[in-house]
Amino acid sequence: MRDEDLQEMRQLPLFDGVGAAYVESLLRSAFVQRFPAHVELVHEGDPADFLYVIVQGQVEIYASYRDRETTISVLGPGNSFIIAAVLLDRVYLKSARGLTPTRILMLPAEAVRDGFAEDAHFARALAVDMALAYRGVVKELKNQKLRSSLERLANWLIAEDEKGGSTGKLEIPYDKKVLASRLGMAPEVLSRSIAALIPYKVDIRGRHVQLNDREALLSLARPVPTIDDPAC
Amino acid sequence: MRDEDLQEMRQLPLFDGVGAAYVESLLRSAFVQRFPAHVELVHEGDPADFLYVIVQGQVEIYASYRDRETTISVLGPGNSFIIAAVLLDRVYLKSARGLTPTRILMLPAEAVRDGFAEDAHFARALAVDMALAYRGVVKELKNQKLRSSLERLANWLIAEDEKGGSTGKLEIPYDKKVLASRLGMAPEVLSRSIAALIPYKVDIRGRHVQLNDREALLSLARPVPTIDDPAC
DNA sequence: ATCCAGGCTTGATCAATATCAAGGACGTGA
DNA sequence: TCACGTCCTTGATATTGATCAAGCCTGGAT
Repeated sequence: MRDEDLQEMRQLPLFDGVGAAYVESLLRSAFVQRFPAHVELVHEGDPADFLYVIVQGQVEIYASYRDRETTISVLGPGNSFIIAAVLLDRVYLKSARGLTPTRILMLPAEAVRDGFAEDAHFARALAVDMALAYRGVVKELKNQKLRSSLERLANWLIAEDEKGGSTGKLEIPYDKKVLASRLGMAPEVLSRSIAALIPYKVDIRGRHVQLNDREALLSLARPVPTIDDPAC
Repeated sequence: MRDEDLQEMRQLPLFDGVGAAYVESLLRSAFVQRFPAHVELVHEGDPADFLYVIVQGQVEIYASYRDRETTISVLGPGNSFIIAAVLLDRVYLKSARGLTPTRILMLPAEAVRDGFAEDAHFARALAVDMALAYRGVVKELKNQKLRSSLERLANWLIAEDEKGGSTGKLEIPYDKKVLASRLGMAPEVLSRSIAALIPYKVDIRGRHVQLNDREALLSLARPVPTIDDPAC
């Protein structure tokens, strides 16, 4: 790994609170890899050889069954994925592909497992990361089982707006069909749901979104912390 | 805690591979509590004061939103719940209630968090438990997003049969309305799905189930390891 | 044995979502 | 600027699942 890469990797949230010397030794067995957009980084069912950490770009985590496919989440820089499979030395449950060109830090699974045993701070960082990811899926499962498509979209818009500082103005960060799959609906249903939000003063053109009546949208979406608050 | 209780608690899978002395010290701050059926053990949104481990009985993990409710899972002896909330010192994302009278080991959250830092073996045991739970939810999310109700029921029957040794004979371990909610459908839909399985030689009377044509059911259900294999 | 309550089933209907098909918008490259 | 391909939208229709309303069955209490 090049020096400037090393410099960058040390900053990753996964290494927060981990001793510099230990991070160094972990990174020695790791490498950074660039991938073009749309290539599959990880395939569901394969043994977990690496822990992946996104340095640059967007990664879609998805799963397939028969001829169907659904996206579980879309991750960005700083996020790691497939922690649980690496820790347990099992098979990946999800696949991953870049939505954009990506730069990815790849940590050999064995080094990660060893690290868990050898360095208590790293173990904690891994566990925290995993716990957050775990809670994320639980929230998503609740989102799926307890809400209609329209409610999911409305809540997604509010959450996305809050990420950007609640300006009422935001950009959908990927294709609408990816968003549809993330939200658990067919692309056609997303189109219609978007149209159904016009009375709530939601204005979506292409990827540009304007929320012109936050109150109205909130009364439809009714977000709750235990599903929607990322800090919860 | 009484001596015979202590004896029993030491056997819990959560303490697998953890030094006896350390288990002892953990248990000193813990206690075992009996609850009658149907009482709420944990309420979604409350701060995570305890890690719960089921000693006896069945516990339903569920979540609510507006006037809706869905069961996330049903746990039995040896299972722990709400690990992630305890580790992160955050709020519970799910509620829990006993479906039967229960005996529950309650470990104060702080002791668990301290334990994570102090004892590497316990840290590992916690992480493994959490990783397994995490993968469980991921599988469940895939189950929900990628399959129809009928497919979910068919796969549940096969999985449940395999748990019991693939005898083709099994008992539904709780009320059908709980099963319906677990599988993500209205009770009426479960009834109709059961009827729809008659051509596949599935015979359900009350809680007794007989699978008389495993091949036929398998061809409908099409289980895959990355959703259905608990060992995966 | 009888009665009752809760849980389950069944029927009828409605709402939500998926699917199929076609057309339209938009950005990119020639 | 034009042509093309991709993505998105719209319409029509089918399917799936939810809801409402009885009625039925069963198991436990009397």
